[in-house]
Amino acid sequence: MAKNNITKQADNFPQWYQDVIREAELADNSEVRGCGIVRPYGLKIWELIKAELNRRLEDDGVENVYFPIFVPLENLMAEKDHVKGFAPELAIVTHGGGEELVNKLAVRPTSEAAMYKTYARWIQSYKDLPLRLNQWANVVRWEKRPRAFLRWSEFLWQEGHTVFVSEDEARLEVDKILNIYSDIYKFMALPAFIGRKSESEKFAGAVMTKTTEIMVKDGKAVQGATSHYLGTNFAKVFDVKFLGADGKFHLGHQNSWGLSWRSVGALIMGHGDDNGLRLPPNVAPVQVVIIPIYKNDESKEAVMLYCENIKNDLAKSYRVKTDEREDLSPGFKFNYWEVRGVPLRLEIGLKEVESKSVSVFRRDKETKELINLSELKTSLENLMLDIHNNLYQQAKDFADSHIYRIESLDEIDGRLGWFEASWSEDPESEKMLKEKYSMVSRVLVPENENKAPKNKKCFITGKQAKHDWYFAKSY
RNA sequence: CGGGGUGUGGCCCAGCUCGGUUUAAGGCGUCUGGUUUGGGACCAGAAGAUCGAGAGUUCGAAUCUCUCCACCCCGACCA
Repeated sequence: MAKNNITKQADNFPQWYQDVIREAELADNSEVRGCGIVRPYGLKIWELIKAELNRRLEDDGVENVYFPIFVPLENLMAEKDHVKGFAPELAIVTHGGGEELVNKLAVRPTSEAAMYKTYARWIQSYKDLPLRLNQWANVVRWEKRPRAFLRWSEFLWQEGHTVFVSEDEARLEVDKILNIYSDIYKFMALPAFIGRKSESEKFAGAVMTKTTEIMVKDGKAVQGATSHYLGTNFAKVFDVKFLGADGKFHLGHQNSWGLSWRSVGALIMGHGDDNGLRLPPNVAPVQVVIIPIYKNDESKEAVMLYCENIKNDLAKSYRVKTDEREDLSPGFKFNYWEVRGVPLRLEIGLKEVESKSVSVFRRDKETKELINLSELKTSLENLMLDIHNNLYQQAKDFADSHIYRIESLDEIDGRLGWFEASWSEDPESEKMLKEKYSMVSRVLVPENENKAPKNKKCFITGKQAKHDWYFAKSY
């Protein structure tokens, strides 16, 4: 059995999370409070997620763009709700070039206020619409309570900012993007609960927010990505208007939507176990690791040659690495790559060379089988698929079996998971829920949006309930 | 911003209550040499620390006092 320096999930989940990040070399603490250093292995995971999402967005006709990291403070102050939401967590630049700035700059916490004044210049006619741009950027939010990947003060994300002629078009895009996000989580073998956010949980300045919520292994919720309909709120403030076919000026209907490297946090907490990371093949920096095992120089030569041939062959289809480090025992290497969540490990010694086979270990189930060299390629193909599906199914079964239906507040207890309840959607009641139970509404899924609540009475207020919502503690 | 905790070689940490056999201990890691290698190998040797910072008390401070700083955890704020 593997020994490691990782706290058991059941003993202390936050400690487990930090241990995995350290042991798998995903990230390191920075000397800057609340910021993290993402190490190559961790960054590669993000880059794989990023590549897939970027491909999906470009396929959908979105173009990439880049705006400056600084936003004139006065721009940021323009939209009333937006300011209220972000003012407390701004980093502000007061000096530049050795002199005090007359017009202070904010480091962008998000780029609505950075981009839309420019959008106003670019958009003249309805023929300029829709405008659909995306930027991959870093943003800064001076969070009170940082957490690795999930809430560092600086984080990488993509933010899409789009403008449409009509509300209908804009709202259609909200769902389209939401589905892309949901697919990205499926790509990571994580099932997402998609749907609408409550009034108090929606984005500062938005008319409506839709979200992808992930349940992770301690039963909390991670907001995986959000897609907002901004209405004409920002258009009014930044003068994003266009001349319509009717010869009159109209305000643009805008959306913004984002997915950050917080998704890496969801991935760690959604799949990881007591032995460390478990990565689905799609986002594994190393999909197959080859461990050569030899006893002396002659066996070494034969084994290494055999490994080399297999590696070259597999490298056409997979991210493969041979662990050629000398003086490290096979056992050490096994554990090393297990902690890092590599989906498949090939163990190759004289035994395999002589029988023209390979021992294949899969990380998700921790099982090993001997596979003939002639069948290796098809076996790996199937295994990769099976690992992905198994991880997805495990996460799905976990989520589905940890949602508890409740009818009143008294039923809220320390159970690990989410609660489903019929709710009046009254903001005051949500505030109370948060204060007393540190729990908030997470999402109204489409199945529940289009039907009557199971209970007519709100589980908090006893008044008329509107829909069945999910409630949970969240990161 | 409230509550709690922790700062000692690259990492984990003992020592602090009760100041002096401590030349600051141990484990991991690193380096050198050798033997090893199918589930975190072993032996021998070596390097590596202004004990978070400053001030004070004292013959003497990692240890006591004061001030400051940093980080972590639990909340409130949020992606």
